[in-house]
Amino acid sequence: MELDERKITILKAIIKNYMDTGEPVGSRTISKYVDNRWSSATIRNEMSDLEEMGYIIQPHTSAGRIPSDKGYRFYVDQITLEKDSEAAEVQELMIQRIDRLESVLKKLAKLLANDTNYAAMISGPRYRENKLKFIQLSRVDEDKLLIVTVLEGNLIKNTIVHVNDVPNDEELLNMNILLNSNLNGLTIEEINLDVISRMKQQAGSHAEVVDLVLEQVAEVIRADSEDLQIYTSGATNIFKYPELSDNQKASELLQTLEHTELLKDLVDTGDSESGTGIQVYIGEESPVQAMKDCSVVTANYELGEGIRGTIGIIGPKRMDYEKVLKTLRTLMSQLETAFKKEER
Amino acid sequence: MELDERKITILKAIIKNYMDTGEPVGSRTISKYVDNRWSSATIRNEMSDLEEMGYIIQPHTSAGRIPSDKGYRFYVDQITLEKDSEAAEVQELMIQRIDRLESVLKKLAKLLANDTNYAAMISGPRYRENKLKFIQLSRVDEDKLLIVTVLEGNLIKNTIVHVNDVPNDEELLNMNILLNSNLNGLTIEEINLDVISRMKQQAGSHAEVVDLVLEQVAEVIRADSEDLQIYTSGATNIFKYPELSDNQKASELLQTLEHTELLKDLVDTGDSESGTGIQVYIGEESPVQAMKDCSVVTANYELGEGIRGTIGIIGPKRMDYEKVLKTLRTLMSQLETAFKKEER
DNA sequence: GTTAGCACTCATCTGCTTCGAGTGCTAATT
DNA sequence: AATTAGCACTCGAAGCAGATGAGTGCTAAC
Repeated sequence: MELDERKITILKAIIKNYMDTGEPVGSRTISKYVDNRWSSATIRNEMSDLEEMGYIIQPHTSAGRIPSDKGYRFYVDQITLEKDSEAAEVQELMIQRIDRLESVLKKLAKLLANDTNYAAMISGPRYRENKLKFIQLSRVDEDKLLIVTVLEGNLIKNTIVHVNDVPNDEELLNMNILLNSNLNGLTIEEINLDVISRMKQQAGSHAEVVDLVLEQVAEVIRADSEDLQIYTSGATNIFKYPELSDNQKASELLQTLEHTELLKDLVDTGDSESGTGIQVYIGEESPVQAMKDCSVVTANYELGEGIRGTIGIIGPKRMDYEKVLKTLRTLMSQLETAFKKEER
Repeated sequence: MELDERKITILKAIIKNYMDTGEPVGSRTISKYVDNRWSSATIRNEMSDLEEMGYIIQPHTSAGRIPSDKGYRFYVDQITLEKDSEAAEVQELMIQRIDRLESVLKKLAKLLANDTNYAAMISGPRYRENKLKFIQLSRVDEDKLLIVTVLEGNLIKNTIVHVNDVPNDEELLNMNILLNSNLNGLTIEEINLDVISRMKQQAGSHAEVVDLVLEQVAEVIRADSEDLQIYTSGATNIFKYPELSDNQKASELLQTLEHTELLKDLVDTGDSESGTGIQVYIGEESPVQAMKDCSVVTANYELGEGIRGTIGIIGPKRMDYEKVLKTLRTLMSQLETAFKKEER
């Protein structure tokens, strides 16, 4: 059988209606929806066909039809063709000082969730390679050193360590120079025993401090590349959709959203070649089991210097794909331009 | 009427039983629970009295009794008298390097939630006064400066700013000295126009940079004292308690836990004289409206240098107060000793 | 090819009944 | 006088029967 013009119209009408109401939609409703262009009987015949073809489903005999995963898939594929974008309040947010990317991401997630009425998730930036850019030691107390580590992409980490043998100001200056000249531009893998022993030699009396510092720096870089930060927001929006908010499902879904490690399958791990594309997972297509009754739309952002991450929207299958896709597309482009501007 | 020995025994029995089952408890159950020391009829009479006195409630005629807020309150007041403590896995967590207090707090919240099966919240540390301890400027790119600001209590903030007129290394060194000698130990209120103009004068050619830096520092301190960080964990634990997990209540409660700004009434704002005490809010006693069907136990921690915050447990009214109180007490003491050790 | 009409299906709603846990009261017992 | 046994009573929960109605599939007429 072929998906002719009329079948498409009807299919779209079913999906749109179901999106609004969340209730199975019947033939008469559709008939009215298309201004009685066809009678309910005709619609019924077509619906029968559409069901046979797998685009729609009857939850039970004598109920209306709801779109199947395949039906949604068709719908999404359709609207993915059209493109357009418009400015949003995001712009304003981005203008705010980007001091800590983290807090911006949290705010973005909140904004997204608010805007769409679905749940939003954002993964913190991942780096392809963690290169050291800059290290700075300072004394903050009589017996404590502050280590500031700046990684490629201006990711800053601080550590405070306690040392017994405190260098004086001049020694500190020398150590800073030593550290930076030896380590700049190296990845963690490149800091091997060779480099370390060479540095220790040059450090002279304060070899112990150098050791401590290196250990901390290694720790910082490792910690950063290990724990993937994922922020979620608007999780409770799912209560707005009855088909998701029965106790069993809501509990499962919220639990998944709370334990962000379960979401890692959704985010761009940096291995794939997916680029800045947008993915739509409908129902069972989702890599996360708990979301088999939802749809998930994810977009990967990339901000230069190999910094990349993922933004995602989690909602009911009947989510407003058109709006979500548009929002994500806009967001992506604004995020990228705003960041470029900041980078200058 | 007087709360005699027997009434107390029965009241405790009712509360204990209700804690286990979550179901209203009847007279026969209690009779069996006390090894038939009294018959169900006697219990019924006593229960009737207890109800009249307001300690227990009948959800509907011919149902068993459940404790009222007043009943719980009595129970909590009782066990608050007994004290003891024991080591826990917390110790192990604390041994981990406390590099960023933030991440430790998050982990603690998770641990607490896991351990108790209730929802946990932890407020990030607040400072009575935000005093500047240390400022450091470094060049990280051709046209970008990194400002590291260390506040009293070793709270570290980073900012990266773009400058047109980049100082060279020597100038930077001088500026660092200038900044630190002028600003150390000052609170934000104390950095007035007088101080600023004096510094600008001394800065000479790079007055513009000094201005920029000061602006950023002010921003950092302001931001820190404004947005109170609150972390929650185990919010979905509430699904384990049927009396909280009907759609209406669960939604409301989870929403409150998600929008942490709604929790600020629960945390120690630093104004009160409450010290490190433990508060128990039962039902309507809670300052947060959405938690009128829960109980909330909060404890304030204080880590020296005026750093303080709050840890809280949110669960059903029938929560295991004994365990929760013990856990919180242990945690408090460990947090404080561990931090002191770290401070050295 | 389209549509009107009709018999049929089935989830949902409503009211009714049954069941049983639990109570309060009274009278008997200790 | 305090305790207990016994019994009538209450009321929510669970189960069932019928009514309702939205929606279908099929057939016959247009």
